[in-house]
Amino acid sequence: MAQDKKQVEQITDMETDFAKWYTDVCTKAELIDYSSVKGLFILRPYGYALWENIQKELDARFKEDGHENVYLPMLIPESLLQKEKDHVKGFAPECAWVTHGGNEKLEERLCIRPTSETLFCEHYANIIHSWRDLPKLYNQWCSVLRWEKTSRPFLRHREFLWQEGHTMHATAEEAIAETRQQLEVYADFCEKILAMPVVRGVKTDKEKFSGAEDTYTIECMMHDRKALQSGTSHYFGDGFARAFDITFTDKENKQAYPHQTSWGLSTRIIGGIIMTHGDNSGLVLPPRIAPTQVMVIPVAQHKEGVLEAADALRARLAVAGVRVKMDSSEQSPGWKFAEHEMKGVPLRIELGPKDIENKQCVIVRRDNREKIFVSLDEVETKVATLLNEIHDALYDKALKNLNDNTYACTSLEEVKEKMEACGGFAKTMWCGDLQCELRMKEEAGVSSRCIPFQQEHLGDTCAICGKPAKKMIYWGVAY
RNA sequence: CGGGGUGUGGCGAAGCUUGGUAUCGCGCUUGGUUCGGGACCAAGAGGCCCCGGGUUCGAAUCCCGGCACUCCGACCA
Repeated sequence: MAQDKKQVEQITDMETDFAKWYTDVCTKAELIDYSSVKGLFILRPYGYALWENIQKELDARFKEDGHENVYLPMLIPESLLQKEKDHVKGFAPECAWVTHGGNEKLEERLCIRPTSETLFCEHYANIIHSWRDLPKLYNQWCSVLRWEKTSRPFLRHREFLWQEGHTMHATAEEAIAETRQQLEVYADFCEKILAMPVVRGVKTDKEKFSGAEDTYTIECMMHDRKALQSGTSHYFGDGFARAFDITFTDKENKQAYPHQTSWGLSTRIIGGIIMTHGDNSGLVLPPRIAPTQVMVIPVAQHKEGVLEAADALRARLAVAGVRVKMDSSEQSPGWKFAEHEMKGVPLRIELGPKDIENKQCVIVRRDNREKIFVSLDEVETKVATLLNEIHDALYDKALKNLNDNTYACTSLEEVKEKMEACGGFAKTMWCGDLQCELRMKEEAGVSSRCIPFQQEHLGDTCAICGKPAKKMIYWGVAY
C-alpha cells in the first residue's frame, strides 16, 4: 500500500525521461500551473516567490549602478514597430495583435509588446535633447508576449515576466561598457546567488538580437548537458537612434546620435535553476534565492512542549535573518521530510522530545542529505555556515558538470562524435564564416553558443573548413 | 508548422475493440489511534467522461471537426 502511494507521488527519474522529470518538478513542487491558453502559465506562490527574490537581488544591483525603474505601455502601434527594419523582421512573426477596441475595428492594429525597444526609443526621442540628458539608465519590470509555437514551463512561455534595461549614452565606448557591465551583473548574480556557473561571451552574427550590433550572453549548462542562454545584453550602436530620430546636442554644440543598449533576464532562469540543481527527489534550491531556507519540523508534535520549542527555534532563526518556516501540519514527520525535499528547501531542522532533552536539534542538508546534530546554542551560526556551504557545494557540482562536459575539438567530425556520444559543449577554433556555422548545425546538430571573452588557443585553423581561425567558439544544443 | 502519444472526480489509472449512464488506488472531509523517512482504522463527500456536432431508442465507448497537454523535428529575433 505504501509502495503504491509512493509511486503515485513520485517524480519521474531524470535518467528515465528528463523532460518529464522537469515538468513533474515544476508542477509537483507547486511552482506552476497550466492555464486554459497554451503557453500562458500560472506562477503559483512558491514559483512567484522565487521570482520575487530574483527581482529583489537584481533590482538592488541595477539601482546601485544608477539605473531607474520605469513603466511603459504594453501596446505598440504597428508603424512604430516597423521603424527599425531588422528588428521588425525578427519580431513580427511572433507578435500578437490587438485589432479591436470594444466592437470597433482599430485604424491601426497594436502589437502586444514582445520587447520594448521601440517604445523606449519613441520616449527617448522626446526627452533627450542635450548631452546633459545623458546617460539615460532605465529598467522596466514587466511581462512580454511572443507567440511561440511550442511552450514549456519557464523555458518558453508565450507570456513571460522579465526585466528589460534600456540605456542611452553619449558615446559608443560608454554604451559598450554598459553592455559589458550589465552582462557581468547577470553573470555575477548567476554565480553568487544562483550557484550557476556561466560562460560569458559574444553571440555570432547569426545568433544575435535583431537590430543589435553585438549581443553578449551568459550560457549555462543544464543537467542534461544542454545549454540555456540565461541572460543577454545588447549593444545597438546608434542604429535605433537613427531609425527613431533620437538626437542630442553634444558638448561641441553638434547634433549627435546617442548609443544604446538593452539587456534582459527572464523567468526562464527559474527553469535554469531547476535543471542545474534539481535531482530525482525534486527541486534543489540555491540557499540565497530559496523562498524558505530552513523548514523546522517538529517530531511527535502532540507531545508536551514540542511545538512550543520548535516555534521558539523558528523565531530565533527568523530574528537571525533566516527565511524560516515551521511545518506544524497534521502530517507525519516522514511525509513532511519528503515534501520539503521535493520543494527543494535547503535545510530542514528536526526537533523532537529526544532533542529537547539533549538540548540539540537535527539539521539535514537537502543537497547531500547529511544529518548533523547541533547544540541548540549554536543553531544560528551553524545554519548560516551550512547555507553558505550548500551554495558552494551546488556551485562546485554545477561547475564540474560544465567542465566535465566541455570538449576541445579540432574537427567537425570530432564535434559530431562527442555530441552524439556525450552531449555537452564543444569548443573549437572558427574562421568566422556563417557557412561554417550553418554546416555545424546541419552536420553535428549544434548551434553556436558564444565566442567566450576568455579565449583559448586550440589551434590555428577553423575546425570546419580548415581556413585560418579567428576565434575560439562554443557549440551546443540549446533550450 | 510537420510526425507520434495523451485527454475519464484534485492526482494516477481501468473501462472504449464488442454502445445500456462509470470502477479502482491515492488525495479530500469527519471521528479516533498514531508521529525520528511519504502511518492506521472507520464512516463520508466529490464526475459537464476535454469541447462542439453527428449516428442511435440509448454514446465515456462509434463517426466528423476543434482545443489543450506532451514528445520528436523545424522555428525561437
